[in-house]
Amino acid sequence: MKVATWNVNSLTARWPRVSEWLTATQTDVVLIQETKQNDTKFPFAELRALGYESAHYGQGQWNGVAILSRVGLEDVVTGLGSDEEARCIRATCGGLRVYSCYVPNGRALDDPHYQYKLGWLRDLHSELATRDRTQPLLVGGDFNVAFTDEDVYDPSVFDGLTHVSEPERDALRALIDTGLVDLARQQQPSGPLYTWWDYRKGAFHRAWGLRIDYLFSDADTAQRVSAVAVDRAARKGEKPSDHAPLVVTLR
DNA sequence: ATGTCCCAACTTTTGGGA
Repeated sequence: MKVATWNVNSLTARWPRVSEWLTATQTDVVLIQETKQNDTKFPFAELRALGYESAHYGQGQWNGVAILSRVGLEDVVTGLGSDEEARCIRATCGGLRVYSCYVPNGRALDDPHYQYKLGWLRDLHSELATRDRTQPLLVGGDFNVAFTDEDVYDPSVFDGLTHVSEPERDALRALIDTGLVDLARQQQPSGPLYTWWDYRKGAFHRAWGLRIDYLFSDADTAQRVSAVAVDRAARKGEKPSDHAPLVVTLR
């Protein structure tokens, strides 16, 4: 079974790329962020024609998260704590409890949005810390945090900026410390595993990236992983998202 | 030129967000 997380930066703008990618890769479960749609615009019927059930938590212009599945999709839950934005959706697919998360950007260390981001990560921690440990779990999404300096192409560029601050990294560490495994790093302990490159300045071709998209699982599920890959081809070509899909293969 | 893209709107350009 293949599971991917992908921030598509508008499913409306990205539908040609997303539909082509689904057909080409036959990924079983896809965790999507930033649909930037409401439910009336979400392509439920088109996805069904491609063989996918889907659940969407949309907000219109901003945010929006979804789960696509070819292996069943049940027990959908949306939202997180008292958050009013569409940033979290979970469902059970093929025996796995899967999460699609779009963590707030934070904008700047002195911006109220940064405190919103840290609070959001605390709320996610609360939910994961009290989870049903008998259920296989896979938490994915755009976390907008680069966990270590190895996840940043040039740490000096990000000095004093969000995505690399200690409170953000501590929040990600706390999530992992509930008993989760960072699957990309399990497969590749060192070296770049970037998932996002700025549209500006030719960042992708200069390898100026960040690792800010993650797939986390419980320890037993992590033992089932046979491969993890960043699909960099999806970041190339016509009208790509600024994020590449992160894909895990489970035995 | 912050070497870009996406969205909404008092839309044919600007401002906000990432």
